[in-house]
Amino acid sequence: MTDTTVHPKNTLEPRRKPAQARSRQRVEGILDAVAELLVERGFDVITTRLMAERAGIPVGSIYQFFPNKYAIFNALGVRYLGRFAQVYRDIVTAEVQAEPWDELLDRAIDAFSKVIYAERGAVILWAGMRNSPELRAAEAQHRASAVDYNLAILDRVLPHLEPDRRRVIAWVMVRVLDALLYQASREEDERKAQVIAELKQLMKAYVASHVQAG
Amino acid sequence: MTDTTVHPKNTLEPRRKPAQARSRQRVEGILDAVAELLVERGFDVITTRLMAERAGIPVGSIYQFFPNKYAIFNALGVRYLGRFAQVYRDIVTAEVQAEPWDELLDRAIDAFSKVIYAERGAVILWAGMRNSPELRAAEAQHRASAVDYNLAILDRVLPHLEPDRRRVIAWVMVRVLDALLYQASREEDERKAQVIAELKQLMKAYVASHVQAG
Amino acid sequence: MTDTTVHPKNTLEPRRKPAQARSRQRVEGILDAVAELLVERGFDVITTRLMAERAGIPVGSIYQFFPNKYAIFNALGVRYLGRFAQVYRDIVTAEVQAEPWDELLDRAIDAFSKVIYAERGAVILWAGMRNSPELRAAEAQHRASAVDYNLAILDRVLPHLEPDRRRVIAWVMVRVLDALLYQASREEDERKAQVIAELKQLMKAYVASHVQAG
Amino acid sequence: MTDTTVHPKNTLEPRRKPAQARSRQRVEGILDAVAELLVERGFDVITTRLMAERAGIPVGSIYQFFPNKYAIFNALGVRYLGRFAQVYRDIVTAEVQAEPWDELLDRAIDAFSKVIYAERGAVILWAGMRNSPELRAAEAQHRASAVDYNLAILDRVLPHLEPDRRRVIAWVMVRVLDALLYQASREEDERKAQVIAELKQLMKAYVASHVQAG
DNA sequence: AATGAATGAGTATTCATTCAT
DNA sequence: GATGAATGAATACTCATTCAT
Repeated sequence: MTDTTVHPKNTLEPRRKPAQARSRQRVEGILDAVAELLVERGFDVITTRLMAERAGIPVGSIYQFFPNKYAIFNALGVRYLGRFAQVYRDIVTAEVQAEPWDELLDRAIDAFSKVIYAERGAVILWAGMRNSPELRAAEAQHRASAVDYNLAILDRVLPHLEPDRRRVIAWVMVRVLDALLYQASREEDERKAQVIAELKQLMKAYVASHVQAG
Repeated sequence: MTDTTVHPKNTLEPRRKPAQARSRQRVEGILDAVAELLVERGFDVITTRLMAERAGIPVGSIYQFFPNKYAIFNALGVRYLGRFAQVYRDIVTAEVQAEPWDELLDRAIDAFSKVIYAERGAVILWAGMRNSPELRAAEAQHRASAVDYNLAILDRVLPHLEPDRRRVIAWVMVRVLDALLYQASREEDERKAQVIAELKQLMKAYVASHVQAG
Repeated sequence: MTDTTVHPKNTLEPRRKPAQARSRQRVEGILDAVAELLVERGFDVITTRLMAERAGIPVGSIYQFFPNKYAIFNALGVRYLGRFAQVYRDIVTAEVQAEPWDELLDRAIDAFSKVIYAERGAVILWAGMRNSPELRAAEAQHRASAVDYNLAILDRVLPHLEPDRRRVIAWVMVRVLDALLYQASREEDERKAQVIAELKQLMKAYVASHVQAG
Repeated sequence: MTDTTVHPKNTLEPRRKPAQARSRQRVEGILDAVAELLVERGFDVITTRLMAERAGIPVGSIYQFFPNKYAIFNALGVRYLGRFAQVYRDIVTAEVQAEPWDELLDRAIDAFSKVIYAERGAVILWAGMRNSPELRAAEAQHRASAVDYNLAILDRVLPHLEPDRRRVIAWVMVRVLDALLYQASREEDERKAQVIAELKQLMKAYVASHVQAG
């Protein structure tokens, strides 16, 4: 007899899956707006009113798709995650199974950087989520996903290590990648290239130290 | 004649150097309070009223020493920076000039970690500053200082490299250190130890790759 | 020729009498839903969306039968009023014309209580209406109707009094009944019985004082 | 080490007792404003903005004295309660211990009515509180206080009854008084007088029925 | 006729900073 | 100098009603 239709207010899940093209477009529009604002203004400064204005819709409409402000950020994070998932899939499913691991790593870092530079809001978003009590757990999940993707690569490169050990290494790599690309994504191109080069050297040196140790 | 220069409201600089012991004590009390609150509550949630209450002083008094809320965070960052400076000085000025570079690196990482774990507010503060438009620039400066300290070590370890190159490497190292220790500082001891171990392996592998390349 | 008169938006009257069985069913469904929600959630907290969801119809449909939210509450009040009318009719039209007045009063109170306990939304609704500027007048009308029903009884019991005087007495009785049963309807059975007993004693003492005075 | 100074947000208690004359005046001003608005507009329609405007202060100031909107209503209820307490004290402490009980009752009803008519917001407030989930419990407490005052009278009039029984009777009397005076307080003077007269007759008949029964 | 997404004014509450005492 | 009450713009979120489909 109690009402189960009411959507819980505290969840980060979307209120309803937008089925119609028009709705899907609106949701994407909101996420696009937030992505822009993250780069232009920064995480802390984004208000629901700002989101709506930038997306060109009334505030009320936001709440038809999302139960609260945090769910919007979460949804954007999930969208970013999808982009990265695609990249990882492309890298791993490549038929080049025989490829040397260091070249694989180079390719992965290049592909990854490309996404980070294309989606400049991503690192800003995740940094903001890490700072927000309401979103900290969600950020951890997103990061865990990234670690999983990374593991798919490490499994091939460091097959001789314990799975647990590999997971720690994957975790370290994800953090390092994210940290170095965070600021790099805001710098000029020359500096960016420098950072990427160092990143590759660092990653390869690190992985190599585990390859040899095995 | 008293100082009648109007203090700019937007600066992050303290309003005046507290000369008297009582004042200095008050300023330190404020920073202590903020440090506690960062760990207990998080950056976003700290209000000036909360700071004052925790410090046991009236809100108004805060504004005798600081022109605005951001200047307080900045001052705490500077204080943290001083702690790290001391650590670096201890490491570098040690008479152990002949020490092998990998042992030096281990020592540095251990010492650095100790400070991070002792001053648990530091990484939280800098992460928060990075997210705040008003404090982003200040955080960059603090980071630049950390890079400078790090350079003092690298100068000895990688003397054959161009200064600019060394600076990039130092920058990378600082970012990596901070990123890995940020979350680690919130984990249990076993995990902490794991991360420190990986951090050392990563750092040494990375620096070694530059030593050999030289 | 179809009815093209514009329906006033501010009225509490239904938009149209539902002629078809399906429509009548829908209207009843809405009122049932509101009755449930009054008990479960309370007057203040009921929204049109909630009504529609509970009734299993789209919000828009509500506005085919009612011009606004208040008209729905009003309609439910009218429906409750019908229930009470029936009870009064049963009591008064009973062939037991010779019944002593105090027994008649006992019967009336028992019957009345039964309805109040069966339709637990009624007192909640009227209390809510009294608090709402838009519905205050409607509540007064409903109450006036209740007074009219009551008068039918008093006419027989206190025939010697002026009609105006009887009306005041009936008004007093209705208020007292409602007031005592409002909270009682939310209490446990033992307490309910106590209140009913006191109610009867009070009512009979009051009416008796008028009988003797006459 | 946790902060105990922070005032809980959900309590109905005032945030701080206004010690200085100026503050006390402000708090009284807020309560006066709400009392006026209750009569002019009704309970449901009062917003914090409206309160502040009527009191001639900024919204923020309200929150220096009260943790939330409900605490304001509660405080006003307590203030009203104080007025009634005074009246009861005057009645009971009168040296006229030998006064016949029916005259005592008349005096009590007269005095009580006077307060209700002077403080026309009181019954409106309590009716509103009864409808509000957040204030229902507080209203019950206020009512319990009123019952206690009433008991002091009944103890003298019906000493032969069980205390529990007396409490039920007192409860009934309070409800009846409140119910009859609620609407009466909004009517013209002639009608008011009529209601008071009936109220006295009803009360005396009711109490008498208990006196004789004993 | 039937639908339910769209609207945007309106709600309670917070908080950095000031300034009269 | 020291205090802490005063300020009011700004925040996330709701909801009765409409109207394009």
